[in-house]
Amino acid sequence: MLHDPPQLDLMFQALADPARRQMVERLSRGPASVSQLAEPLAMSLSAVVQHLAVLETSGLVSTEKLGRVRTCRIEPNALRAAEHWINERRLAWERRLDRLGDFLTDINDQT
Amino acid sequence: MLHDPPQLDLMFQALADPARRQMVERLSRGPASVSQLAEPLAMSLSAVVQHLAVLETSGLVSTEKLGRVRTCRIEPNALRAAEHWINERRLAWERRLDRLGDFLTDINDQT
DNA sequence: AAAATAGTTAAGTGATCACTTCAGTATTCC
DNA sequence: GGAATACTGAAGTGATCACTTAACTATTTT
Repeated sequence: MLHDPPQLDLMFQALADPARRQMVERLSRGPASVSQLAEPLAMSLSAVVQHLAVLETSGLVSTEKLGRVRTCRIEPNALRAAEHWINERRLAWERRLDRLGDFLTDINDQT
Repeated sequence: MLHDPPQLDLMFQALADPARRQMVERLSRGPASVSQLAEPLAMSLSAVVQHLAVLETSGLVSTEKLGRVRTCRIEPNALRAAEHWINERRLAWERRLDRLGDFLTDINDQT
């Protein structure tokens, strides 16, 4: 449990960029082509393709090319992995606070 | 809803580094000093302090100095914000799949 | 077949990253 | 007071990032 998969590095790194988050947000509403992903973003198509590559190697997004159109979709399991890591840490902390609270009420009851 | 706070950039970026995740993991088990955070990491104290600064400006960790010791603790609300963003996107996608499933069974029933 | 569409690939650039070393500054211990 | 402890801050370095432009390929459309 000391080292978690490098996949987590890639996922959090992928989500760190606002353009990439916007792409994920768009894809959470349904599949889209590369140009559709690019449309709201103020950058070249080339840049978008590069962001897409980051999302794809992180596992957050998968794509499939049909004819000249590449269709992108979200990979919910990957999203779940990132969510899970955060959740575990938050819960560990909160459980700790609970135990601490119990302890404090216990020694308070002893007066 | 088009642009989310730059805080999210900072949080995901902070979590993208394995050393920083290890620090968060350590802190999820309880507060720690800078040297305690540094102990399992194969890098200089200076590097750890720099990582700590990243975690602190991201809002994920808060610190307090008493005497010559700086004590660090996790900030669960910040963790919750990152968790929430991911959760929303995953749910949006899954709800979409559900609706799609309903639609497909509907047109299937019409045969 | 020519033109438009959709994406791909490579090279370059300036900015940011993840460190390092080294030289400090407070505290606390002896 | 002097030594050890616990950081702190600045400067430097090589690697990676987020783009850009430009040239190219493959697929439709007309």
